[in-house]
Amino acid sequence: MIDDNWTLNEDFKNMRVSQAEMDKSHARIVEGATRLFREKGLENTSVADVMSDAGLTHGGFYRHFENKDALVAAALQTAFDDISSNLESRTGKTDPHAACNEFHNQYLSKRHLENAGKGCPIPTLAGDVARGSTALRIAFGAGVKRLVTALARGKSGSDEQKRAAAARELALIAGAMLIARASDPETARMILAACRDHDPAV
Amino acid sequence: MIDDNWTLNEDFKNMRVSQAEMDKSHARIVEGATRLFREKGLENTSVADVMSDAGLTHGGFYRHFENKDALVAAALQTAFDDISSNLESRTGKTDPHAACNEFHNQYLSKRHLENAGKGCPIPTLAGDVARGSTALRIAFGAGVKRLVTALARGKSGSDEQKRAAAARELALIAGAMLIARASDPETARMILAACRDHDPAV
DNA sequence: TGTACATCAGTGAACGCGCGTTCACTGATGTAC
DNA sequence: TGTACATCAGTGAACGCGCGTTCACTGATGTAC
Repeated sequence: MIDDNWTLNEDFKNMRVSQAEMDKSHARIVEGATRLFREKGLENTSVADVMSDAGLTHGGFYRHFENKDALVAAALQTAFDDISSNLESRTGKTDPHAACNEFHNQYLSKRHLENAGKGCPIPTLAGDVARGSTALRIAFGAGVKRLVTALARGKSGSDEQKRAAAARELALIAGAMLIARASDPETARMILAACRDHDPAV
Repeated sequence: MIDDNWTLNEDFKNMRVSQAEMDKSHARIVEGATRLFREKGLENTSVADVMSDAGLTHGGFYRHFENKDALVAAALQTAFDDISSNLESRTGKTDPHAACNEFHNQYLSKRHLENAGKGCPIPTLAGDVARGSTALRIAFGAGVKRLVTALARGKSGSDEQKRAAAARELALIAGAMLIARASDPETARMILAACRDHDPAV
């Protein structure tokens, strides 16, 4: 009667865990950080918060990352990977223009407004990243470029025109969500409604 | 040989200052906070930082504000007042459409990019405000509405269309500056250039 | 395959530090007479 | 206008707290034979 689920760290305390177990811990740490950083911000999320969320204690953190900044970089990468691959798989399946419009409207939805922890890292983390390390801004810029490239598939014109239109669309939707989350509910609805269902020329 | 400038608190230590002097201190505290909060963020700016910037020591802060959150609210109000009255005086003088275009391009300038402390509070403070108190979000929403109203003067169509177009323009420029500040210089330039010199339909 | 042992993932106490806030104190200000 | 005194703006030490990070320790893991 061996239960394979015991590996989901039950009540063992001070023992070395297997490599596979450590990999799972690592994944839980990054996943939790990716959500918590977006929900509460970089400064308001402590290493202890992240480790506790992963079912571990704070001391073990430094077996996984050199310091908090390295975790931030990993979380930022993961958040951009998630949203980019989502968008890329959409534009790969159906008409890119329609796929981007759908993405645009879902981005500006009440669901996204209320679930910052699962959403785009731009409105939630850009402010903190702007005041962070150069390495963080390089990673952020790379994520932005990947999103612009994916969004450009739904635009028309020359490649340069497509990228410029995509950059404008990203600025518009990220700015709208940023403002909506920082405002009272009525103002939030007004901003989101004005930016939804609107792509001509953007 | 009485020097009136001695009132600019020289080296007096533990003495009560006049009402006029206290009003000046209050103004210096709010002005400094308005700049420091935008430069370093709400969490990274301490009460001691603000008081030191105003040429005072941290202990005296509580003669001016009940707590740090009250200072944040005052600073937010001041920052929105500054940018709104600037925009309003522009649209009041010349052709509102041209004034808004000029505002649009100055907003997306290198100068604004590099001077977050003197710039629009949306890219710098919205992320922190989104995680802050309800009172802060109400003040933020009011500031946003005032900016939208001012920007709407440069749009055409029905009042509702004008406000919607203004809301889109604000989301676009605030989002562009937010992304630019969080990115590497090359990506920053790309985003700002794509959003500059572009208003048709927005 | 079995044994002996070095490795190291995770624990929890401890560290130095900066934060928001409080407080006793000082002495010029502002007011009541 | 002059005097006596209560008020209070500003100072700087002190508080409790949470932070990022370090460290001695435990005992299963993984490896060398």
